[in-house]
This record gives sequence, structure tokens and C-alpha cells, in this order.
Amino acid sequence: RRRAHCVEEGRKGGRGLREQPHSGGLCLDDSLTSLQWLQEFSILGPSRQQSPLFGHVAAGCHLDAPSSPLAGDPACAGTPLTPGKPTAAAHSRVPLPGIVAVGHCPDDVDYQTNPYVKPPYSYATLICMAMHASKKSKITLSSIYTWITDNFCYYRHADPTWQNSIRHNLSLNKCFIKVPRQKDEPGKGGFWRIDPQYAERLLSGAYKKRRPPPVQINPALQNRLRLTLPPPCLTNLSVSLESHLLLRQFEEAIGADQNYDPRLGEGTMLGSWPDERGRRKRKLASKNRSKKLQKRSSSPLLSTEEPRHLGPLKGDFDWDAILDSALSGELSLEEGGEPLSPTQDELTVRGTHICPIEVEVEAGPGDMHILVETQRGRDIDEETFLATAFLEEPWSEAEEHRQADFLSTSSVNLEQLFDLGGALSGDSVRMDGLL
DNA sequence: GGCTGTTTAAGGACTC
DNA sequence: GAGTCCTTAAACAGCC
Repeated sequence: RRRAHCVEEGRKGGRGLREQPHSGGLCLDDSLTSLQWLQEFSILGPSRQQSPLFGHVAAGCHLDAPSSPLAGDPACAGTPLTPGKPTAAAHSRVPLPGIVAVGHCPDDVDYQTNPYVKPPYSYATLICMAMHASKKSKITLSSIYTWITDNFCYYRHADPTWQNSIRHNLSLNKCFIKVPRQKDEPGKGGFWRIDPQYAERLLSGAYKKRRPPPVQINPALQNRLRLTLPPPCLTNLSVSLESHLLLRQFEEAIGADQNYDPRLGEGTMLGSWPDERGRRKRKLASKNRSKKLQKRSSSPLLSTEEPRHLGPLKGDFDWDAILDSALSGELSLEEGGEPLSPTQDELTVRGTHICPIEVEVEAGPGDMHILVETQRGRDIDEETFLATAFLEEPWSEAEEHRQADFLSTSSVNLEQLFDLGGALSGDSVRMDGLL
């Protein structure tokens, strides 16, 4: 099937997913037998070199390496995020900003720059993060807001009702204690701190995390995304089309679409927003609604916004770094020393056991679905793990550099992962109607 | 008026 | 299915 696919690509005269300068008529490349695909593996995903398949959907946000929380924020960019010409570079990097298709576990998404994916952390966790990041015993509500918006791009563009949820959490959650402002202290509102009792629980990992919800796309950006990705742009996505063909073949080979459930798409990616899933949408009083709209329209978050500085996520909260630091060992083979064939069912990346992924593509005229099954049964309580890792092991510059070095040279070649042939189980991310 | 803080209500998802 | 947790929405009051 691969050969047929390549022959088909050659017949069309188009560029395949992989340039095969030495193919000699055969498209089988070394990736099938080499470990290059492993070397290109990326934990981070969007900000680094992407696989040919997902580069065009995940790398755009980072065409320019962000130097600040907002620098890489595509939603803050003044220029429309239209796909570039299908140059060699753009061929696999059509800037569809930050949509993450490589799973939506925290280590797959750069939440600092990705405005489309809602962070999988509860509000309580976000508050805890902000409090710890402040390195102060108490923190104001506005500082919490600031920290969250600085470190989670999603909330910079989200409807400000999340702030109501934050306040609601602070008031209701026993973890948080209000510290009244002294009379001689200027400013509004009081301070908040974490109840040490619950802080200990946090540190001990007592908090349980729910299964992360399907990827939620910021509704405030959905329209923009659609505008920047008109159907014609698909023509620039030859990679994805080719990938689709390949995936289709893959599907046929493994019968993947037997498990395909069209309803799944409703809860993910563009169709994932709760309101679009039939979630109750309370009727806003016209008064409040107009006020709200005015608020949103005037929000600097939807315009070019100068970054504010409050302990950025990169630094104290580089999840990937935390993950990295918490994990032991470098990229290694499961049993060590054994050559890793792409057909192996399992592998270990930097000490982390990784199940193969399963990629499904469902395509119809004008419609393309990509389902990436990531590690199912990842029993690690990621949120707790990451939070506690942060609390116990603050970020260091040296670690950041080390991490950057590793990540800059690592990305995953999904196409080659397809060749694993094994099923990657786990949370699924679907790109439904995106392309 | 806007922000802060509290409270109530309701729905979805998850656990047991 | 019940209970729980989380989220969202909304109303309201107090403060600056």
C-alpha cells in the first residue's frame, strides 16, 4: 500500500510527504528501518519541528519563536493567519496556528502560546499555580488573573467569564483562604492564600484529576480560525491530503474506521465548544449581554497586546521541562540496547513508557477527520504530577537550555509512526472540519 | 461603573 | 443510579 501510495504521488507529480532523493522509484525510506523517527520525536509538539503530518497544523504558532508569552500568540498577531505559499518550508508548515493534533495532554500543548486549546487544569489548580508562582504568601485576585492570562494564552482570548469561575473557586474552595487587606494597604479587594493543610494535599498528590475533556477550542477564535482557513487553503495542504491518503490506506489495512464514531467529533476541536455540544447556555440578560460584548470588544486580549510580565509559564511552569526533569533517563529503548523497529508496539521515551499511537483518518468530500489516539491508560495523574513537580523542583535555567537542546532536535514523524501498525490507545483528538 | 466577593443554581463528567 | 466534583451562569452586595 505504501508503494501504491508513492506511485500515486509520483504519478501526480506532487511532492510526497517525504522527499525521497534516493528512492529510485521506490518510496520506501530509511525511516522504516532507522531510528530517525525517534530522534525526531517531540514531546512538546507545537513549538518545535513537527512531523510532516502535523507540522501544518501545529507549527504555525511558532514560526517565530516566542520570546514572551504573547510573542508567539497567533491570535494577537495583526496579520491574518493565512497559509503561506507552498514553499518547501511552508509545504509542511502551513500556519494553522497552534491547533494541536498530537494529543491534548499537557505536554503536547504549549498553553503559553496556544490560544485555541483550553488548559486541562482545573481553576483551583490554576489558582494554586498562580499563588506558588507569585512566591508570596498571599496574592490578589487580579494577580491571579494576570498570571493565568500571561501563562495560558487560551484565557487571554476567552470570554472573561472564566474570571467569575476563579472568584467562585476562591470563595467556595476550602483550599483558599481570604486574607483581608490591611486598612493602610492601598488597593482593591483582599488577598488570597492556600490553606497549608490543602497545600500539603496538593504536594502529596492527593488531588485527583478528571480525565481531560476533549480539546476545547476557544470560541472567540473559532471564527477567526475559520476565516483564516477558508476551504481553498486546503489546496495548500497537500501534505495533509497526502497524509490523508496514506492514513486512509492505513485505515483500510487495520480496519481502523470500525471504531470511528462520528459523534466523537462533536466534542473535539472546532466542534468541541460546550455550547455547541448542546450544553445549556443560559440566556444572558440583554443588559448584561451588551455589557459583556462591550467588554470583550474592548478587551486588550483580542487586540495586539503588550505582554505583561509576571512569572511566565516558561520558567517556573515549563511543563515539558518539569516532565523532563521528573523523568529519568534519555530516550531509550524498552529493553535497552535492542534496535527499535518502527513496528514495535511499545517504546520508552526518556524513561516514559509510551504506547503506540493510532491514527485514524475519516475523509469525505471537503471533510477530513484525523483521529490521533495517544496513550490510553496514562494512569499518571498528570496534573497533580506536574503541579507537584513544579512545587518540588523549581525550574532552572540550565535545565531549560538542556531541554531546549533536546527538543530542538526532536520531533515525531507521525507518518512513520503510522508504520508502527500498533494501536495507540488513549485520549483522542480529532480534527473535525478543521481542514 | 467597575471590581471584588459571596451565594445559588444547574448541567456535565466522573467515581463508586 | 447516587454522590461528588468541576464548570458555568447569574444575582447581589460592598468597596473603591
